[in-house]
Amino acid sequence: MDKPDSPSQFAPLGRDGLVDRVANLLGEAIIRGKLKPGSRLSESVIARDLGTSRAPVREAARLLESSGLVAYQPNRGFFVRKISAQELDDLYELRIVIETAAALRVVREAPEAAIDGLAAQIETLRGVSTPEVDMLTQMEADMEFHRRMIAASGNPRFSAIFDQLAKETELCVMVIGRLYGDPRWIADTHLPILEALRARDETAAKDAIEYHIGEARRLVTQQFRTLEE
Amino acid sequence: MDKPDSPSQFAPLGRDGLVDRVANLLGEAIIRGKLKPGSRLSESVIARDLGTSRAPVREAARLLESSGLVAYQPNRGFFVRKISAQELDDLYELRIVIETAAALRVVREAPEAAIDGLAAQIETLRGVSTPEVDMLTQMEADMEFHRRMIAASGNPRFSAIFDQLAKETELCVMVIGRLYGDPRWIADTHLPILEALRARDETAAKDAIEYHIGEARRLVTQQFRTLEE
DNA sequence: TTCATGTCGACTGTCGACAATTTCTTGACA
DNA sequence: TGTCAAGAAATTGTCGACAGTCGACATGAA
Repeated sequence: MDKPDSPSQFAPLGRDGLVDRVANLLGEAIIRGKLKPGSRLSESVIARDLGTSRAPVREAARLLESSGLVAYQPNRGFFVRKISAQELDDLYELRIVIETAAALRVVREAPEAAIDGLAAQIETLRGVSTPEVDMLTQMEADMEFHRRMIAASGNPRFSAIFDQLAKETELCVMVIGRLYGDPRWIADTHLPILEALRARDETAAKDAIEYHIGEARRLVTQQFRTLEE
Repeated sequence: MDKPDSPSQFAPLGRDGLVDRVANLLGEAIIRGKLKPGSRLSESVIARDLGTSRAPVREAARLLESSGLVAYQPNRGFFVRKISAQELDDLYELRIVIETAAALRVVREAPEAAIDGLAAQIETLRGVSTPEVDMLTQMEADMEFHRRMIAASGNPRFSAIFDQLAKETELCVMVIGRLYGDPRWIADTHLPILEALRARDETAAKDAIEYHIGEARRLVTQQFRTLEE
């Protein structure tokens, strides 16, 4: 697909800014549960730990804020976002809306090749869907399927929203500490979605999405509510 | 600490941080067309003009970036976002998705009082829907109806997305320089939505939303494409 | 001319310091 | 013992300065 005549033997040299590196570090730490929801993100200590000044840390925190992982309180600083069961429920409702809309577009106009990519991702997902594999790995394989499906819809707006929702979802599941159901079962409920997309069946796609995400919504929010006391 | 009788309507600026004030100023300037899409937002000159340092300006710009009004290029700075016709089309597609979903929830569970508020807003909209009134005022009255309807859905996520889309929509319409149709007609196409919500008719609500926003989408993107050459 | 290279100016990226605000501590007092 | 206020400590908000990077223009060779 690339390098027709330009033998650019050098990779574009990752010149991520300092801000992006800090943001990735913090984001990872949050999603992996190293930083618990509600805990303070002190600019000073992070800056000292990373050997930078506070300015990049601050910008990174603002970035994470717009990603929904961090909450900002004026004159008080940044905190790892604490998501309520209600917010989680709203989040899943939005996911259903977005993914249903994306699936309809996929049914209508996505090329067959894109759907093949989804099938491959389900295989990947099934491959990691065993109790031995790290939970985060499983969840990310799951999310990757949804990400690809939404990308196949062709509307980058859908993808942008999903990326944010996915991060917050991961955060919540990490808080719960385990997946919301049997890994194998979770992987298999993706199959009806794929079949509906293949068959170009709008109604079936809508139903499959609503069932798949709806079940996750039900199970996750339920477990989440028990944690809230 | 605080004044018990402080007239909060006179001191909204003093309480907001400097960053928010700068962000509002810049956002207004962009939406009002004082800053044309593609033009550079130089941190230095803005800071000098406002009598602050660059730090608050930078943070404000990042805020506007997550609002979609400003684009950021590493090592080059901030620019007023230049929206393509394709992006505008995607934006409207998302608006249809979100507002349809919100309308369904309103039909299902919104209290009657909320719908009354929508009716009142349509009256306000009709009041300003004359050629003499400022275009931005008309558009904001229009957007306010949608904002209230989505707020009535009870899912703050829908509102958050809409607020961003609304700003970008305003930006695009300002670029076009005039409304996309007869003001009176625009105001009146809100009525079927209201009636469907009142009647608690899901299908009618969906159709009314799709027609209303779909027409705007068609007209706006069409006019926008002619500007792109 | 046309392309590559060198130089310059303007801007952003990062920094350390100080001011403003919040939070914690402490001790007086009922 | 509990409450509250004043001060201390810690943290955020803002600032001015300097270094790093990018784009534009000039210079020179093919």
